[in-house]
Amino acid sequence: MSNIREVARRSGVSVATVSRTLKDPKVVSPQTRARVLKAVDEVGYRPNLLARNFSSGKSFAVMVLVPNIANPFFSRVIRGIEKAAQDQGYSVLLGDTKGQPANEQFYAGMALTNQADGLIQLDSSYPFADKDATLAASVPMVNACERIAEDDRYPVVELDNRGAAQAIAQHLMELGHSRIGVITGPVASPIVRDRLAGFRQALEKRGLQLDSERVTEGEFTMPSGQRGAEALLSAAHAPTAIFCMNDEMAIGAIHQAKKMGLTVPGDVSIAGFDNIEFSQFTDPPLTTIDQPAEALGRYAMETLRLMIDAKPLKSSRTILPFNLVLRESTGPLQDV
Amino acid sequence: MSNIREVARRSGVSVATVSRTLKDPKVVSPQTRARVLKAVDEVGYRPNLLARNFSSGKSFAVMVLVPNIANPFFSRVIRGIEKAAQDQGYSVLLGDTKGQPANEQFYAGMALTNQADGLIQLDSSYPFADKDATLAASVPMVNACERIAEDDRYPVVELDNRGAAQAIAQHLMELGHSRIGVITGPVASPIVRDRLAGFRQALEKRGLQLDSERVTEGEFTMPSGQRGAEALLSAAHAPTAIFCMNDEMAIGAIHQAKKMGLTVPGDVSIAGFDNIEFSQFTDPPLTTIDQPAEALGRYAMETLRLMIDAKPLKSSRTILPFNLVLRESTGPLQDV
DNA sequence: CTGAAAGCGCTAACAA
DNA sequence: TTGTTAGCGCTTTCAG
Repeated sequence: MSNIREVARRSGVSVATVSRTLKDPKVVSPQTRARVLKAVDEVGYRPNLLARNFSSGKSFAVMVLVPNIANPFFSRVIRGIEKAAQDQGYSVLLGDTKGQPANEQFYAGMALTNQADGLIQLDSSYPFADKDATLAASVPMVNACERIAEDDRYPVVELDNRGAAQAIAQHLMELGHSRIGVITGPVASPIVRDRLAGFRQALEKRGLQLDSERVTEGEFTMPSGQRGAEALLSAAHAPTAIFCMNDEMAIGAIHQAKKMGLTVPGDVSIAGFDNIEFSQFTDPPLTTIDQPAEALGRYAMETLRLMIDAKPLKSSRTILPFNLVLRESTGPLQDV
Repeated sequence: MSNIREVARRSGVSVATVSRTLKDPKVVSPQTRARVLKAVDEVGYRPNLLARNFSSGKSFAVMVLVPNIANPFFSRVIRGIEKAAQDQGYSVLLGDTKGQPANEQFYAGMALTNQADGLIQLDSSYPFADKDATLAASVPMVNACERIAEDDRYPVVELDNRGAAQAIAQHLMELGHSRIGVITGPVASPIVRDRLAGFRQALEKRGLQLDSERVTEGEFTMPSGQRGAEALLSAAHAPTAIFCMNDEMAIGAIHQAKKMGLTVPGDVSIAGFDNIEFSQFTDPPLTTIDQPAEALGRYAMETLRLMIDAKPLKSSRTILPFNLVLRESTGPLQDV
């Protein structure tokens, strides 16, 4: 592995000049530049970025904490993060936490040892260990898709979750439904509460109540959606429509409804959230909320970059718009 | 940010002793150790791993090149990589290449600037730019799930693809099918050729031919599976069973079959490959090949680690077993 | 426009 | 067991 000294020797200049040629070519004379570049070429020199980063005191890497990398929605967010990171000369370290504090603390801790310049947290928990809280205070972090519960120190990039849930509720009511069930995500999550609040509000605006017996908690997974649907649909006065707070749970719910001999949307309408690619291929295709996942990731990275560079943020909260996607999993209330 | 010097000063020892206390506590006396640890605690010292890595000449990071992070199969492989990496004190850099050479070259190039100590390539292409080939020769790399076409310089961790395709073929033949179609992945991929060869071999062993008109190329995506099925099923003498080389294409194929008014598996049996979680929730649930995805990732990381440490490999090829998962998307040939 | 030299924080060889 | 010191490869300040 060749180093800057070798290039310097070979081109008869100092290491400083080689460094300058590579970082800021226009400050060296054309002749020198040519000589240096020739030498670079001859020895196949690549700067050791480990040294450069060390020297600059930055890693030029960001750590992304993702609760579940197998969720295709997060994949899209990560894509957006990566694209923006690449544009800005940053690399992306992946931390699949499975929602477990131990993993979060491990990966978040990497920012305390200069392995990452900042964090993007896609979950709703404060990722640092309590004992690290003091040190962590100076670590740039942004929350994307989620919000850290009861902690407004960090900027947030999120969807208009409340509005999206309202849109779903309105859509279902317009179809004539009034007995509506909800399969939520973990209720500890602020966005779950946002969605629930928006949904409830929309119902109440039309004089309907969201019966608490028709609200069941899921885990954003297909099996939990299946279990939730089973609970809701086997009750007396079962709902004629179910709003699932992500597509995976909706897929589980459709599966369960069919298993119970019900038709979708004939007997029960089912709506999801996220618009993952699979939602187009379910039977029936899923009515859902499209989230601008890549944009969420991109804004998160751009915001984080500003924080890393200690530049002022335009706003500590970026709210992106949703889009209601109507497909065939929701339909008019059937006469009984 | 405190540094090792500050801790040294505070505890009245040299920086070397602080360093030793942290890396190899048993070589310092208990009293000294206690003093040092106390100081570490007081100033909230965390070693700057950027400096440590630089000093050691290694980044302790590996770059994972993944063609499509939205594919849940790869998510599981990445999980396995990450787990193993964490165990070994490595971090994981993510490079979502979308199968594009420019992206591969960009991310692979990070190993040439010491940002990664090695590469795990999940696609079938040689990821470096031609001009980097010489330098790249010394970069540790392992191929997982795929093989780099016509390049046996790198160790491989893969499935018994040939055997798996044979198992699918046998299963379909046992159900009475003889007009069998295949939706492949990109034919440039060696594993696609393996699967095709295995499949063909199994048919021929029973005196059946794999009609080339019943083989169509997909891209491992749901839309391409849908297109493939449309082509196969609208032909005269349409196949009564279709083997799709991944689950996503199978999901697209089921979608298309239903769209054409066909029942699955009544009119056409459809089998997938990978056993992604969604394959349990399709209607009907998918017969498929279970790949030990996490294990593939883990072995890849462990192999890469050996290469990074310049230790001998037990074998340049690790082949993991598959498991045929029978569900309801395949069924007996119906009388016509 | 270019060079000399200090220094980033840590490790490790060598001495004591 | 501990301290001194020389780097690791690069950037950057300060002179020239």
